[in-house]
Amino acid sequence: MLDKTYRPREVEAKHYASWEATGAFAAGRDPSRHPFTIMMPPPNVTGSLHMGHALNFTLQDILIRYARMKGRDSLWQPGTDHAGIATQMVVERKLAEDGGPTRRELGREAFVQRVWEWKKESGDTITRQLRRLGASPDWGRERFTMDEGLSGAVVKAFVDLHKQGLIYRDKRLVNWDCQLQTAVSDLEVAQQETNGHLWHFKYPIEGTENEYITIATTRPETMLGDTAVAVHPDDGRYRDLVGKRAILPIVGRRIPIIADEYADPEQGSGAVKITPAHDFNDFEVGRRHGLEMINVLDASGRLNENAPEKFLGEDRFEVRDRVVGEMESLGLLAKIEEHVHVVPHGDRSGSVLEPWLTDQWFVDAKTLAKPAIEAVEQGRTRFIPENWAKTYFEWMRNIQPWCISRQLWWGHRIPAWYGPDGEIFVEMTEKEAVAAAAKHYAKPVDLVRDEDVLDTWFSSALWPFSTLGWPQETPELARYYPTDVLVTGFDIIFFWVARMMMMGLHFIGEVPFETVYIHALIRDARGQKMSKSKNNIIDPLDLIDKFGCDALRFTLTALSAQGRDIKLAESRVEGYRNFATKLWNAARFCQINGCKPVAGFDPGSCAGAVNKWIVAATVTLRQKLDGALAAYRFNDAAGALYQFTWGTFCDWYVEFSKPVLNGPDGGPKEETRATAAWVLDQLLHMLHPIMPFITEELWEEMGEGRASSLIAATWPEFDDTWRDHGAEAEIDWVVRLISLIRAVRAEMNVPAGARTGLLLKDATEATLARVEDHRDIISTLARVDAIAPLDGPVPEGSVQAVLDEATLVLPLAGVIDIAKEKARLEKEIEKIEGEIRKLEAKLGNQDFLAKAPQAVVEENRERLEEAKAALAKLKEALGRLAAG
RNA sequence: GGGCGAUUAGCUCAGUUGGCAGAGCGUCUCGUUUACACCGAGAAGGCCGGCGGUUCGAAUCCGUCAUCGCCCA
Repeated sequence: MLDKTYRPREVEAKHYASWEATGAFAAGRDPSRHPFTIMMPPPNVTGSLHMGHALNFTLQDILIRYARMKGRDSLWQPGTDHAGIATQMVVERKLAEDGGPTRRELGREAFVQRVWEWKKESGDTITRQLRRLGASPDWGRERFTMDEGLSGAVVKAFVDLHKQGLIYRDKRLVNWDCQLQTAVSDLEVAQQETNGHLWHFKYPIEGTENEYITIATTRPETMLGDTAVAVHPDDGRYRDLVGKRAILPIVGRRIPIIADEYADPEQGSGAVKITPAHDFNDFEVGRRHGLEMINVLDASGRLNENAPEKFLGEDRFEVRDRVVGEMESLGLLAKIEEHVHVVPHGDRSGSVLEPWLTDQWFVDAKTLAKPAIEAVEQGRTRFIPENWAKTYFEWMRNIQPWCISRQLWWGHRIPAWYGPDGEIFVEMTEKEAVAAAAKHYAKPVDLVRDEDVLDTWFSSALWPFSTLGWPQETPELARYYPTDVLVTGFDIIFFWVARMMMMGLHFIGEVPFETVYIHALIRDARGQKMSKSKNNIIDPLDLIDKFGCDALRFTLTALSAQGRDIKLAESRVEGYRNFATKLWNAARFCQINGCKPVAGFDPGSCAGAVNKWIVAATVTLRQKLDGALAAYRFNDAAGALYQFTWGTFCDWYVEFSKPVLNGPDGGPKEETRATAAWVLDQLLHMLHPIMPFITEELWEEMGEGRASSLIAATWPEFDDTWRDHGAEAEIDWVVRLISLIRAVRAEMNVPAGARTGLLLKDATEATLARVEDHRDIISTLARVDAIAPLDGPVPEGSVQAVLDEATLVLPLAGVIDIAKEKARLEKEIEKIEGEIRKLEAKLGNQDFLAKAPQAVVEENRERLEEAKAALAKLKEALGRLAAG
């Protein structure tokens, strides 16, 4: 016998272990089945489960469990990502906390060794947590971006792209993180609006006594690297100065005053200092005018030997103050304004980034993007919701060279070697590089390997095929690529989706996935982003502990439609925990009443209208569910299941079945038992992808000695002929009858326990037959007895209500307040008169009759007829009341 | 500045080709009838952000304004 409440804690671990042990998640067991593949977005190997993961993996798990039950050879490819910067930072911080040596003191090899140890120690936290979420990927195929195979793929991809000219080394300005001392890509830059200052400096004009040109800057320290002053060519104020030189204060360098459209006459003084080595715009100006590039900062953001000696080794922000002070004492500080501007910050370190001139490796993203754009334009990959394609296009069409080298130690080391003269040899192995160099120099030489590693996203971009064994031509690659769907959040469309598209098309020649399903991001109940600093993080594991995994999964599924944000309140999870309990108790009811699955039960052969009705509703549910899941409308799927389980099965079918189940043994009782068990069984199948644990447990409990688990069961196949429309209409009418009586009774304050008679006036034979057929359930659920047709006058003090052609009469003399009943009827009449006015206006409109579809016109006519009939009956009822 | 999006019940949000405005939570009333109080029955609550347009008909399509988000410069 089932307990009164479901206890998730005990059930979850048990079933998960059993699924995993029996290989229920494994793909490739039956080659005759059509494959279905999802690539798991690999979580950070040292990370832990957060709400975003919970949503992301729940949706994937629903799809994969559904596909599995539908008979597809389903591969959900799991794995983790080495997350270069993030992981290196974690380990460095840990070393510092433990009072250990710094990364540099430790040296590269020893440090990387430490990272591996840390990965070993904490790397399965996230995968353990995924198991708690009920995720069912093929764990046997788990990969890691730094494992041997995937590292080989990275090297191969790099070497190939380099030989094809799509990866190149270049000296350019890059976003430099002075704290981490590495370059980062454009995407890793967070622009932050900051309250700063605009300093106006006067630069003396060469060869004059008291003439100056005034420039404004937000970064005074960079003036030490100025190599020009620019003004707009059309700016009359400065026309005479163009071609002259200014003397750069403090430094004493003579720098040209140039005309360039980059200078905005509206901004500041209209003249702008040009520092090509420290500003992206100035870099372009510098190129146009052939200006010198003077880099005054070192890798840590301190002033280098290109700056005046007195600043050497000082931090950029200290120098800022000193430069301003010095300008002031020189009398060259014109003014200081408050100024709001955007300052680039590293999204990992949070420190202010410097545009910095270095040699880095770049991917020619523009070339690779072309086929990736076309693939989406042609619909070979589609985004759902499709609007996200616009975001994808927007970025891809304006794509910039992708800086892929990182001055880190944790990651894939770049397979490039340098000869004594700086000649570059990019090869798969050191041996091949040495050979290539020997050939090039016509003698053996010593090579030095590039120190840098690759951007983590470079290896993630290969994930859809590197995990399947590429560059080997494996059977897995042939079978599972292209994958069916990628499920991810919109925040990594650029970082990851776009890059997988580029790499997949380039190396395999086919799109990596046919569909990209983009889900929302989760925020707290007030719409705030969850973050440690705000202390508003909801830990999915806490919710699982509190409400059960299935409740959390159902919540996330039901909320998944919400545009870009999901505001998650704990009360929602609680509500779906209640739903799980409801399902549990419905099963308990079945169990108590001996509803056990009957072998060979034919749902199409039910005799009872109530049973036919619930069978039809079950068939309808499956149709809705299949439609919703095919369209990735997860909320619709959850909504249909919720509505059926609670609103149809529990609220009505279970109640309807009570008189039969409590009645005498015999055919109807057996049929109801078998039907109830069958419906529950189907429901467990259909709920399983969203709520795997409770359904597996109930499946086990309800059918004694079943051979296999629900996870391995087949998705229900129903026959549409099982839907008996007559029975559906009949029971729907009974539902309306009972609801109407209940509403009227409540409104008239009839005591809940009181039983009344029910008389039917003007009822057709069919209606009377229905009432007769369902006398038991009507009597029980509407708390009426002595149901009978009414031929004579309506008894005094009755409550009356209209249902289709019939008037329901509840004789309640003495119990009810006549005046109140009169008011109630008048209100009803008013409501229906309003409706009639609206319908008459519509049907009186010639344009409507002429232009609206015939079906719509007909529908409105019928509605008007019904309303008029109901109005007449209500008026009669009111008349009788007034007369009495 | 460019792009995307939101505005519907007290709150959080659905509403798929334009055709009777919905759900959950909350609120109120009633109720322990042996599946379930993590429950049952019922109710109240909406000029679908404003204005204009298209249309027989607009929450839905178009324009515009307002407010609020997110992304990219």
